[in-house]
Amino acid sequence: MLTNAPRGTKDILPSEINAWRYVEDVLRKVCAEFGFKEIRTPIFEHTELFQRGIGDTTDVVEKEMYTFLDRGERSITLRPENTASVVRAFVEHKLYADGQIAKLFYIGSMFRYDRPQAGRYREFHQFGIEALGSDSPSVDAESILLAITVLQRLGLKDLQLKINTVGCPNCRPQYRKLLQDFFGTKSQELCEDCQSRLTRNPMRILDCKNPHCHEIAMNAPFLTDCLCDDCRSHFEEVKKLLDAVGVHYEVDHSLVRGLDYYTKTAFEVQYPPLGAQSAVAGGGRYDGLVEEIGGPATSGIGFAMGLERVLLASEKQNLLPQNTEMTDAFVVCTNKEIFQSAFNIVMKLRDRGLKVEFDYTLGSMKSQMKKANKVQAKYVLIFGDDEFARGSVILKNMANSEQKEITFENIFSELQGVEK
RNA sequence: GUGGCUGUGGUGAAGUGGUUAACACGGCGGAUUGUGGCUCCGUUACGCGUGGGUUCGACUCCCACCAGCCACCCCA
Repeated sequence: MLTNAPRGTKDILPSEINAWRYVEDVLRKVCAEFGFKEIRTPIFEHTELFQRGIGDTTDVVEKEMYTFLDRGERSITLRPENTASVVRAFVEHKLYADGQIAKLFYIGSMFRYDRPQAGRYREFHQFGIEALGSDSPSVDAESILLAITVLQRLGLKDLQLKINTVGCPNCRPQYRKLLQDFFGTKSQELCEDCQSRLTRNPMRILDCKNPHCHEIAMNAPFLTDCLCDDCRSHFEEVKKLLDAVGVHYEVDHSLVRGLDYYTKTAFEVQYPPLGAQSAVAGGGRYDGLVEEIGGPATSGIGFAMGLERVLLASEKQNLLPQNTEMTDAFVVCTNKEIFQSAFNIVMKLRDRGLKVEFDYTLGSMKSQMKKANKVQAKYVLIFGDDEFARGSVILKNMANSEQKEITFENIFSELQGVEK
């Protein structure tokens, strides 16, 4: 118990950290290119923020949140996603005040009480963006392309981009009604979940995985047939822009996002080899959310990307960098007295930016050399009795085994530039 | 939350109801004098996820729990 991380959590070990940093670097680079700025919001928020923001009939809010009372009797929830928080911060700090669109991105831990599986954790990491303050379809296209660019930049292949529109408060109610009428006549054929969805959220029936429900849903009316002019032209414009840059996508009418705040554009990027956890990124427009949370009516769009899944996919495709950290110099000493002088030189070399290590146990020279080899030292500085007496050390190049005796003063000039 | 599979040292793993739990990698030590990478030798699990139970005796059988994985579900 004490020696096990809680279920669904995971340590990221030094041997894995390079992969994470590599991915994060790509994200930050692409965000900079697209003009998105980083924002960091609290790990926990008032529970109500998520209930209002995400929707309290959603699965996430109903059964997946880490909610608890703090010592001041406030109901607190570990963020299950970051959009609500970013919107909250946007409103709280009046980031709309400059009249410009706010383009924000985040990277961080999210928490959902799910049953763990590969690619699905209770604490997981998301990268995401939110663009607040514009209802232009070009922002939709840009957001989608940002996700695609990141994944392409990582070198991922075989990704599928699916897009859809889920309507807006003007047209969705009619569609909802239409769906309820359609499924209502066949309600006893639907699975249990869908029967309850019928009244609560009939659009979710469209992406039910139950084969029979799926079959029935095939003949359901399309939202695209009920869209208001605004939603229709918006969607057309988004598609045109994606076409303009030659991105492949598939319009998937069954693509319905699981969070209530979505309007108009919805999209998802999948990497099928990940199995049940193939959704690598997903998002959409949420034009009503800012107002819902108490801010001025403001359009918004964003997406989130699951970093564990991106890492998993990258690993499958062998795209992750190897750990190639080398030690610039390893200091070997023949005895404790000499080590005191050597230690001083170790510190001076480090001050000059070199990666320097030595053997804490001061074992035999052979074992010290082995350690030097293990940390992939480029050079070894051997402080031997005889040389030390002469005020010099041996500098050995580990790559070609060449070695020479140099004076203490020359150590710094000899090792100049090896860290590069 | 539901169903299924799995759980042996740092790692990958073999193993049988009954003396000292293979093997490989890794680690540590060594192979004449102060020097690594190759080779060779030695050494390295008081314990077989945890806790109970069955048994003369269990790592091997049973139960519970915990954890991982797969599917469902959900979503990133």
